[in-house]
Amino acid sequence: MAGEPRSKDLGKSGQLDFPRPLTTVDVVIFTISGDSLQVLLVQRPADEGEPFPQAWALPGGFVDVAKDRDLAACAARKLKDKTGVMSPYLEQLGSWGSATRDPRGWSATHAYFALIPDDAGTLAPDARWFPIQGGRLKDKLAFDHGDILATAIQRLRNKVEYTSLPAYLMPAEFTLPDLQRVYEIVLDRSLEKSAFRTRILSADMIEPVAKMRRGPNRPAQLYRLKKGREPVYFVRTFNPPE
Amino acid sequence: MAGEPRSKDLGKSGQLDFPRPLTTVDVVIFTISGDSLQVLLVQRPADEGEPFPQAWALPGGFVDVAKDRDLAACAARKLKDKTGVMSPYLEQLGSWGSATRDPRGWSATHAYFALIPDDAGTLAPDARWFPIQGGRLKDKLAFDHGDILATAIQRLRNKVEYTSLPAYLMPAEFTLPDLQRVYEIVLDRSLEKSAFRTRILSADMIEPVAKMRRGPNRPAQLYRLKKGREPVYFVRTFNPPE
DNA sequence: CCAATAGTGTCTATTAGACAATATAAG
DNA sequence: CTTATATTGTCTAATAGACACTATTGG
Repeated sequence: MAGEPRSKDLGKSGQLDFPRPLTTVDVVIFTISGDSLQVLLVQRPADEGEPFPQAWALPGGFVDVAKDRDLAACAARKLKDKTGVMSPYLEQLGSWGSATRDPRGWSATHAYFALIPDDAGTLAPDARWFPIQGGRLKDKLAFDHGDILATAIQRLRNKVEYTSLPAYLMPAEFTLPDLQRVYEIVLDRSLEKSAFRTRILSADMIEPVAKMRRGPNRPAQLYRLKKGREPVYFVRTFNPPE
Repeated sequence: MAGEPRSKDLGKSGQLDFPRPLTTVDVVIFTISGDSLQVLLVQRPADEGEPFPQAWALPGGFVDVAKDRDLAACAARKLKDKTGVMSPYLEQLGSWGSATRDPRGWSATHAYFALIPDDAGTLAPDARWFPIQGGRLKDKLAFDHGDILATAIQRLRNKVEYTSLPAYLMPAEFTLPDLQRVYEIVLDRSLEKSAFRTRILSADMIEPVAKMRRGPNRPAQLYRLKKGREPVYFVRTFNPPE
């Protein structure tokens, strides 16, 4: 904030006449669908003059100083545009800025990551879900979005070891075995049933609803997220596979 | 990255003629001195037209698109300018951007946090160490730097519960009781000696040097950080005080 | 009754925490 | 020997993991 390019003549207006980097926001949007973690991507326009034409990229774009109150609002707007989802779990992931990441000039992006349930919202026509397989995406992405996505996957996996984040990937009502399956998909390894149940139930993050999920076997208790619950941090990780 | 303000006429040069936010980098620099955690602050200039004249602020400033290859390099440069330290522990903290945080216009800052040993480097003349007392700074800071600092303190404390981060606050050689004192200063509570030693020694992050620290009592083994060691993540937190 | 999945209980191994015991220096 | 701090050991409590057992549905 100091103002390096400070010249001798400071008008009332300050000394702000130096080149500014481009400022963008990108959002890594995850959901669980089928048996895998999925990320939402959009296709870059084919127009001449556009960088990475027709490549797939994270949803995002320039900060609009007229429309966006702040960075989080900008991210929420972009998420709503692409998915229709209003209030997802949305967390800042980090920022990436350099002279070379965008051919149009020095640019910095503020990356967010969001978790939404499978069925939530309605997808924009230019957006598509891509499965994360073996902890990575097969396809190459525009800009440095591959790096950003890799960081997001790592952050998600990391946090899933010791937080209740996967709860935000669940539909409104779900069973404990459902939740365990989501943990297992994200971590890509199986967890022990009784330890899992003990941990989740003692975390005071979910509450039973007066319904059961019925099937061709013993019915399972349905739960929902407790309202206004921040993510819970466990004091231990799930024991990593050495 | 999509490019919302996309107009109909795309020249070869693209369509980049819309207002850009200001882009800055700020660095929260911590050290341990005496018996407390300290943060480095600089005083804002008194010149007319400058926001928050003479207020204390985090070291930082505008990204210089000619000088700075990327954000981390920019942060490292600012850190070196103020402290002389070349290769500290430097981690991205997050970004803060809004229409109102800087009176000069829409601005976004990329915040980093750095840990340096007490004696390292030489302070710039306009910089001063301020103690963190009771987990907070007494003084008000310029811009939203109070918020940024609070976030940095929280992140540091959080990570100290389950990582080896405090090792980066230590001088080249230190004893286990020294290291424990630093953990205790940051966490602001005492830790149990033998559990602490067991955890640190089994983390394989430090190695003994062939020297002892002598005093009016039993000498203590001196250790140093293992070279090129990433921070270590423990699988449990130190047991929080219930 | 059988198949299938939900949910509980029992045992063991690990480890943090409490705290006592021992070690090694200076004076 | 005394004081002070470093370092180690012993015991206990908590809990994750392994795994077996019981419960409850549909067919």
